[in-house]
Amino acid sequence: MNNKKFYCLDMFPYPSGSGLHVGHVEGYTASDIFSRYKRMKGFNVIHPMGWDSFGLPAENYAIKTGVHPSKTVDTAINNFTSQMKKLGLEYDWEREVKTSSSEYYRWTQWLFLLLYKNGLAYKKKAKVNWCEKCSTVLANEQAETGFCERCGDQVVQKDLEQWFFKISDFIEDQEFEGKKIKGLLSGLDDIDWPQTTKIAQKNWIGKSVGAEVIFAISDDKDNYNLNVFTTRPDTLYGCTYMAINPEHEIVEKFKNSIKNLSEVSKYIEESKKKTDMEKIIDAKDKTGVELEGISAINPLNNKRIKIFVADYVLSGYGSGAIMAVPAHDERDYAFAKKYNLEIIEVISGGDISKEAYTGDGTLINSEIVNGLSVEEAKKKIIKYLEDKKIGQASVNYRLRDWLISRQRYWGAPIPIIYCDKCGELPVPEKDLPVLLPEDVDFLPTGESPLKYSKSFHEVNCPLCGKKARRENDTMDTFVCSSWYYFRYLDPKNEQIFAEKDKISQFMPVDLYIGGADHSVMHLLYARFIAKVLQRYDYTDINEPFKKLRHQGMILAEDGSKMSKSKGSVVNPNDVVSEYGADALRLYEMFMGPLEEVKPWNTKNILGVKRFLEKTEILSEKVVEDDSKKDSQDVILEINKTIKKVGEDIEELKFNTAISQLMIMLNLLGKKEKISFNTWKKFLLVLAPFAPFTSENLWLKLNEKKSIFEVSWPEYDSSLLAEEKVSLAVQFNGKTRGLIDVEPNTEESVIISMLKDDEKFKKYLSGAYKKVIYVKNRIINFIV
RNA sequence: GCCGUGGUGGCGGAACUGGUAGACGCGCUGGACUUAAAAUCCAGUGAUAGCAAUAUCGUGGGAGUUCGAUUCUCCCCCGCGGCACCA
Repeated sequence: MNNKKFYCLDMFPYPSGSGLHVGHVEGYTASDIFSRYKRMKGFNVIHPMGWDSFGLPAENYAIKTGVHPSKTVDTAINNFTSQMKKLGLEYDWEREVKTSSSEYYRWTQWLFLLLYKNGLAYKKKAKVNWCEKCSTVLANEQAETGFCERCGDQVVQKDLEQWFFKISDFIEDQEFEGKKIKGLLSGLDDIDWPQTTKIAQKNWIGKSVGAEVIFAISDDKDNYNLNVFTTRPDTLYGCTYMAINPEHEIVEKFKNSIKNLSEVSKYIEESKKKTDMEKIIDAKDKTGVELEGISAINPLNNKRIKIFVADYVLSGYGSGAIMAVPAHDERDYAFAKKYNLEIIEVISGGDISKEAYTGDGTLINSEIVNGLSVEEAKKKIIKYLEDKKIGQASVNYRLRDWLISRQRYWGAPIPIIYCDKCGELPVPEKDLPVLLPEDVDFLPTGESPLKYSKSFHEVNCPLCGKKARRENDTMDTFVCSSWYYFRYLDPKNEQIFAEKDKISQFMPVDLYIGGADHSVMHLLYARFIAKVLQRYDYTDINEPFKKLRHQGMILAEDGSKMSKSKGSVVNPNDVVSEYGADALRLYEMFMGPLEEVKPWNTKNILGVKRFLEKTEILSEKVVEDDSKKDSQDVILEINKTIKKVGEDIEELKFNTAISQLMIMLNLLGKKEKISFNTWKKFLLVLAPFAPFTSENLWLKLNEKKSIFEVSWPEYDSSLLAEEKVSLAVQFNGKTRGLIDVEPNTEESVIISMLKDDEKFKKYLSGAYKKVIYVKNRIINFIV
């Protein structure tokens, strides 16, 4: 029976105060049509909805107005729910989840502990945006300008202890207790996702293959080995200086030998003040300061090279230091030109007097690899480094571990306790959930409000029983949304986040619909968490979302983004009250392909509105007596419609499905009477799109069951196969007319038909060189 | 800059694995109904020429492959989205 299940999932919304917008409606209508259709096809469909209700907006609103986030969120949820019901969105409401409820976040905390106990959650210092005046951490978007959003003071980068999830452990495939677990990279091959989204994930992970090379750093007294990562070990002979990022430890290590320490320190101080934004702005102009008094040694030729501190070298990537090869790297080239450093060409093929050459070529000026290709040289140099123990093959990733700490109130508390005696301890599972206190002060004091809630903060140590304190950071809301699709399957369970049986009954998600804005973060984190749960045997699921589709953004009428300030936001409520829910559903589906970006056009709603009205009018023509047979064209068209609409739904091509429904209705409109039988079929295929209209008209037929309890109609494929085809008649590739023939007619038959045809006779009077005949499509005479 | 994605009538968009370009809808034009208007119904609607049959051109621009290209290949232009010094 398992093969008949269907898990249809929507990305659950953040319940914002402004209610559903037309973009939500688009995605949700699509999944609603799909799941209604699958149900009619006999699938055991699960189609849940819930609320991603933790997060900054509710907290900021609380700071502004004093209304508690749980109130704001509940009001919004009520509003969302009633809007969804009005739109005829049919959800399994008994499965509803809310991430900010303690029954839910209890398991978010449990998940944290699972990672913690297995060494996948850890604490380390990390840079945060810090405002000294407010003494608080700021989110990136609050620090975008480099100045604090609240007080206008300058934002600095500060190191704070932060919690991380070790997502890096799951990039590649792994074997764990005999179980093979596919990683975040190779797992992408197994899933039916938009290519763009897969590529976005791949790029985000950013795998680079290369080598680590050990450079000796020396001040003539001490030696220190420093690893650098490079993707171009083949260019090692062209390395003419080394650059380290401003936070690199060797500055501290060699501070007594650095002759220009004050100049260096000044540079480091200034670069610390820079926010990410400023660094991007400054990116074109590369700056740096030489560390006078120390140098590095190229391990291949023992050449001494200068060392620079330069903020174009990132601290978080590789070892925070690079071997610079100006001849073959654009950034190093710019830096070398600016500071007049040596540029040695080691790969021929470019013109290094003008620019860095990053292409392929033959190695020159490179002793042991001269004459080799780039590929060969890479291999040989790595081999050489490994033999001499001065380096090795190595892989680096752009993806860092996931920073999940938030110095915020409205999130799931991190279940950790600090005891002066026993140290850092996980909250015992039996003590979960760690409840978020209600009695907090929202006035902006600067730090996490939890810190000032005594009832929350003070706790007894689970080991020694003495007074201890709780962690007062909360978790990133992406943690909450990384596992909700499991909870839907067993939403009330108090023993476990979801029973394994129930998970295997419905997972993986068969169709996941949501915005492309989640292409990277949410989808990557959710895949990671699914793999963690697989590793520790809570599920057998490696990839949670088998098929993913995005709904494209809906733009304002003028083609720009809908914006509140421009007043161009369309409120679905207004559309529903003016045109009805079915019209809105149909219109949004008829606009164009689901995944495409498309402009809103209120006038166009009239088209689908007329279609619905016409449907109601035509219902008057229905005759119960089937002895009055439908004409052949109606029988053919209704069969075509059942086929086409079904196939189009499967491919999420709702726009063309609706167009076929319109063609069908237009044909019925031309007839005196419509048979009961045909009309029922028509209503059935219309039902997923326009549930209200079709159900009404269905019940008018004195049917006792709801239309949604009836099976999707069958079509007669033999009938469709017999339909005459219109063949295009071409001469030298130019279409001169059409001819109706039986399907699969022989070439010779067609030619003799054409010779008798008044219209085509004249073209065939002379000789022709060749005939190209494609059955049921074209016949082309080459003269 | 890199990666991705798209460019088809006045507009939203259709077109199966290369085979009738413009389905369906909006809008527009003419007609019917009406004292009139709205609504509704009927007819027409890519451009140019023609009374018409029909002909020529036409899917961002340019080349190519093919009997045949919106579809495949190469080059270029423009829009949109993501990433942004990742060594």
